[in-house]
Order: sequence, then structure tokens, then C-alpha cells
Amino acid sequence: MLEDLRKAYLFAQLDDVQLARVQAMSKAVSLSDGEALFEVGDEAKRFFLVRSGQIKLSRVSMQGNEKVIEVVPQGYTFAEALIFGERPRYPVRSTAIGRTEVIAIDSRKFVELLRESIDTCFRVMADMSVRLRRMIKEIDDLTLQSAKGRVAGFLCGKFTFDGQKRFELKLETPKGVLASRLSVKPETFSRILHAFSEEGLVKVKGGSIEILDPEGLRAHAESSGVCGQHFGPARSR
Amino acid sequence: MLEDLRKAYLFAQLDDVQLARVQAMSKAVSLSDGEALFEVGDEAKRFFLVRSGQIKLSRVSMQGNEKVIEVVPQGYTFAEALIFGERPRYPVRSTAIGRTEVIAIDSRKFVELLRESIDTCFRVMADMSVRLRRMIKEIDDLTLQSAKGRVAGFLCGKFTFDGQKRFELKLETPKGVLASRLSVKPETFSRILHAFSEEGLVKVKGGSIEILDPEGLRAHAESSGVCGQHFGPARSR
DNA sequence: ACCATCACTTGATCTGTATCAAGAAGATTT
DNA sequence: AAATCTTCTTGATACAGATCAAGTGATGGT
Repeated sequence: MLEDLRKAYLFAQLDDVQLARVQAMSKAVSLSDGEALFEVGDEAKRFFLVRSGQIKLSRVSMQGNEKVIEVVPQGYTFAEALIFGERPRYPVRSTAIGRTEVIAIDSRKFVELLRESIDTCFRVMADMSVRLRRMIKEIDDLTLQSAKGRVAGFLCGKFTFDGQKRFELKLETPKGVLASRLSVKPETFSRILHAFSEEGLVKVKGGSIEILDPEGLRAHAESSGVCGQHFGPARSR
Repeated sequence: MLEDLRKAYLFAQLDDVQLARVQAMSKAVSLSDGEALFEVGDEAKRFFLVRSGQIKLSRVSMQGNEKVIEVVPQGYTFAEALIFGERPRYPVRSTAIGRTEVIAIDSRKFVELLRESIDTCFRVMADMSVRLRRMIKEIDDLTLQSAKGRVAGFLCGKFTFDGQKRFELKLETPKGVLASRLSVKPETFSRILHAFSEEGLVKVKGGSIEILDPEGLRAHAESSGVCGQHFGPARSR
């Protein structure tokens, strides 16, 4: 577990002693597919690091429609932005996609530790800053891009533009979840993918997608949006 | 100017000496109506405090559609989330609504000061945390609420539910800007307001709106969204 | 290997909101 | 006060994407 913690971006500035303290305030949690980690409105006493599998963060409307806000992959932390404020509550629901293991870290204790490490404060702030910008991008996509544009943009985000011609791209997440993440209905998602196939941009085969024409795809993403400007180098953790 | 700074949430933890330092790294800027403070992609060397007037933060799509992300009122700071990271750039455009005065604070220097005040770090983090949650709410609204629901929700947010029956609510911002903020076209905004009038919920008179039926309005906001904290029994996936 | 369940696709239709077009009401200038 | 320019309203029409409804294919348990 210590190793998992050490690799996380948030804890990178901590020395061994501090890291051991983090470990002491953590506990491992195992989730089966679809199991909920917390619900909207639950008291946010912990934040989390995904050790294996994936976590889906979502909100549900009163009509029962679910909107996936984020899919957190392995190695990433989530809900750490909530550790401030009096009695915080999770603003989203969190469920496992597939068998998933997370590390739950006690917020209160971590805040105490934070008081001692200004560097880690800066890590947290940088982290939140990135999230904030991602949210702006998200709002941008939702309001200024069409569904087609969002799907194209999503696909483009999945590979690096290094002049290669073809890509095999494996979807680690069920199509339905992706659709919700992109704020389209599954039916529409399917149709859009189909349309891209017809245009010769991609080739869909079950759970993986072959990208045939990266440039063409990007044109779609750009045609209806502000793609060119990627703010800040995408930080790899 | 010192007084303006002192009242800002971000600087509340600073002592007089530190505050004087902030003043030293600040300069006042005056803007006329519609004037731009910065554009998307500009290097983010400063963040700002609105001293008087209002600031509009927005993004523009390639088709020229503008989406207002936020309207920053007097007394609030903005763009402070960008002070981390290497060479940050503003992800939005910022223009004045009406005659507006802002204080521009040097990011670099403020970060230095931040290194000395862990309390202020916590302020910044709390601030960003609030923003982050607001963004989630925003995404929620955009994806799970109808245009009508958003407008109702917006109106509800403008007064406190303390049992009063009628409210006079003055719009400090042009309707067109509000519309964009709520991601509806001005035409639609107008129609929705009209519809609310017909239902006897509000009474529109030019730049101000009289709220006749707060409960009724809230019902609209709730009917298609997560307003209260009652979330139905969540079934897992 | 079977059946049951769940994820995805495909087709037909419906609807909220945008778009286009024009008029009314304020605001600002001359 | 007239003229010009915005901002706002109102009406008619168009369309992207949702919804409803089957059907097809996977996946998993017994």
C-alpha cells in the first residue's frame, strides 16, 4: 500500500516519515462491480486513491437520469477537494466500475499533516487548479460543442498526435458509461460512432475502436469548439 | 485600496504587514463597459479583485457563440486558481459589465507570500473547493435540468427562503448576459420569463422582477433537478 | 450448452430549444 | 425631440438529440 501512496501525485512531496503517517490514516477498501463507495450527501470524512479498477463519479436527477461527472482511473485521487470546510458532504455518487480497490484516507488527519507541509499544500492547490480548468473545459464542451463534437473530442483525447496513421484504442469503460460522461444517450453515442464509421474515420469492433483518420476526427472536434487551445501541459502523474 | 483588499475573503487571514505587501504587488485598473481585461490564452500573470462594477468571464466558440461562465460581482476575486503551474494562461475571456474597477495582483509575488502563510493557503484551498463544487452544480444543471429549470433555479438563488411572500428582485446584469450564463438564448430566456408570468409565479417589469410565488418557482427548479438533498434510493448501476 | 440478463444497436417518432425574421421598447446621441 | 442604436420580445419554422420500441449480440451462472 505504501508504494501505491508514494506514486500518487498528491503525496509526492512527502518524506518517508510523513508517508508512513498517511498510511496510518488510510485503509484499503474493496468494491465489486457497481458497488457504491458513497452516495450524494454522505458526510465526506475521507478522500480516496484508486488502487485498481475504476471509480465512476456521478449525479442523479429526480427523474432518475444519471450523469457521469468523471471516471477516475487507477492511480488517481478523488474527493480531496472536499477536505476543507466544516462538515463537507460528497456532491456526487461514487460507484465501482468492475472489481475495484481504493485506499480511503482520513480527511481530518490529512489536513493536520497538510499544516506541516507547505509543499504538499501547493500540490493540493495545483491539483485543484487543474481540476478547475478541466471543469471549465467541460462546461465549454457541454455548451459550445455538439454531441458529435464531444465524441470526436473524447476520441482525440485518447491518443497522442504524433503523426501516426492508425491507432487501436481499447475502451476500458462500458460504452454506456462513456456516453453519460459525454452527456449523450447511449443510443446517440452508438449512432455517432456509426456515423464516424461511415465517414471512414474509425472502425468500431466491440470494445475497441480503431482510429483510421486522426486528422479527420480532430476536424470534427474543432469544427464546433475551441480545441486548439489546450491550456497547460497535460500533467502526467 | 487597502480597505478593499482587507475585505476580500482570500486576504482575511493576513496581518497588516502582509496586507501591505499585497498592496505593494497590486495595481488598480479601470475598465469601461464591455472593455476586455484579458483574452483566452493570455498569459496569466495576475489575478483580480472586483472593486466596483462586474466582470464577465466567458468563452467563445469558433462559430462566435459566447458562453458566460461566470459573472463576478463586487468584492470577489477571480482567476486566483491559475496562480499555480508553470506558465498559466487564462482559460476564459474577461470583460467589464458597465464601468468597472478591479485590482490586479501579481501572481508570482502572491505565491511567494503564500509560502509564508499556511492559513492563507488554507483560504485559497477552501476557496477553490467552493468553486469546484459550484462547477459540479453547474454541470449538473446543464445536463440534468431543462432551460426552464435552470431559470427557476437561478431566480431561487437570488433570494433567501425565509417565508416571505413577495420579493422585488433587481437584475444587476443585462438579460442577455444572464441568458448566456444560464446557457439559453435570449429569445428562450424571454419566453421562459413570460411563461412564468402566465403561471403567476413572477411579474416582469423591465430590469426588475417581482417574485410572486417562491414556492411555485422552487417546485420548477426541483421538478427537474437535485435541489434539496433528498435523493431517491439509489440502485447500483 | 442452455437460458437469463445485460449491453449495445437500429429504426420511428417526438420535443425542447435554436434559429430566422421582424417588431417594440429603452437608451443614447445629435 | 428626432434619430439611431441597442436590447428585448414575439412569432414561425427547423433540427439535434431524446424517447420509445424492438431486435441483436454478448456475458455469466447453473
